[in-house]
Amino acid sequence: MPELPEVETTRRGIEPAINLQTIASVSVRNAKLRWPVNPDLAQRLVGQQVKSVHRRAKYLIIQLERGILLIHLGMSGHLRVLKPAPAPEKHDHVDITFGNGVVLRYNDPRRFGAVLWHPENQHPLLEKLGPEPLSEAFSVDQLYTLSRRSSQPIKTFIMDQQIVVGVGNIYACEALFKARINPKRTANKVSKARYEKLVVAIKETLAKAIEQGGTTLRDFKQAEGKPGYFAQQLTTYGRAGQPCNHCGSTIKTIKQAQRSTFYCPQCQR
DNA sequence: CAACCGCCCTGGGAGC
DNA sequence: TGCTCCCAGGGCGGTT
Repeated sequence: MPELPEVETTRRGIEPAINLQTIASVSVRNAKLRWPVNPDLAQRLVGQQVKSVHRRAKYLIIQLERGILLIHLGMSGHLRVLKPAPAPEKHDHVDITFGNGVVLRYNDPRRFGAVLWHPENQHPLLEKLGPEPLSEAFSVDQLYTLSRRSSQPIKTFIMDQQIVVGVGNIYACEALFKARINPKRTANKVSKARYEKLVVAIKETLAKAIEQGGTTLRDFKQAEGKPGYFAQQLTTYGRAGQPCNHCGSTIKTIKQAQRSTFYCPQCQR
C-alpha cells in the first residue's frame, strides 16, 4: 500500500535511472486507470528529456522539457526500473523506455493509480494539498490552528490531504500510537501539548519507514523489486487481537470512515 | 462549508 | 479442491 514512504522509496529508486534521460518510446497496454491515460501519451512524451524526478504528497512528478508526468501509485501500484525488460505480464499497464535502454514499468493490479501528462508545471490535483510532513511547513502551530475548526476524529483529520499530505491508514495508526492519542478523539479537543507529540510522532514514523524502504504488506515493491522492511516494526496496524508491545493489553480494531483503525485502548487516551 | 458516503478495482484469504 | 464472500483503501465527486 503505497503511502508517502513507499512513494519516496520509489522516487529514490527511479531517479538515478531516468534523470536527464530522453524518452525513446511509450507503450500503454491498459489506459483504464483512476483516470484514463491520455491516448496521445506517446506523442506527448517521446523525445522529451527528464529534467527532474520529484515527489509531492503521494504523487511522483517527472519534470519534462514541456510539461510534467504525474504518477500516483494508488493502492496497489508500483514502478520498476528494468534493463532489459522482460515480456510484460498481467497488470503491467504502461512502459516508458529511455535512451539508455531503461524501461520504467508501471504495474497496478487494482488500477487505482494514475499516469497523467500535463502541459503545465502545476496540476489541479496538486493545488489543494497540505504541507509535506517532513518539512518545516508542517508545524505544531499550523496543525493546532487547523484542528480548532475540525470536529472530525483525530485519525481522519491527520489523513486529510489538505491538512497534511502523505499520512495514510497505516502511518496514521502508527503515529497515533506513538503519540498515545486515541484515534476516536475529536481533533478540536486534543490539546496543543498532545499535538506537539503527534507532529514529532508523524515525522519520526515516516522518516523511519523511508529508512526501511517502506512497508510491504501484500503488494508494495521498491523500484528494484525488493520489498520494504517497515512491516516488521508495526505496533498496531494489522495486529488486532495481539498484545500491545508497550502494555500487553489487546490491540483493538474499529472502523472509521470505512477504514480499519488499530489502536491500544489502554495506551491511547 | 464541513462531514460523510459511494464508488472505482482485483487478488487474497477465510469459510463452507 | 473449489466456490462465494468479504476486505484492503486513496481520493474524487456527490449529497446531506
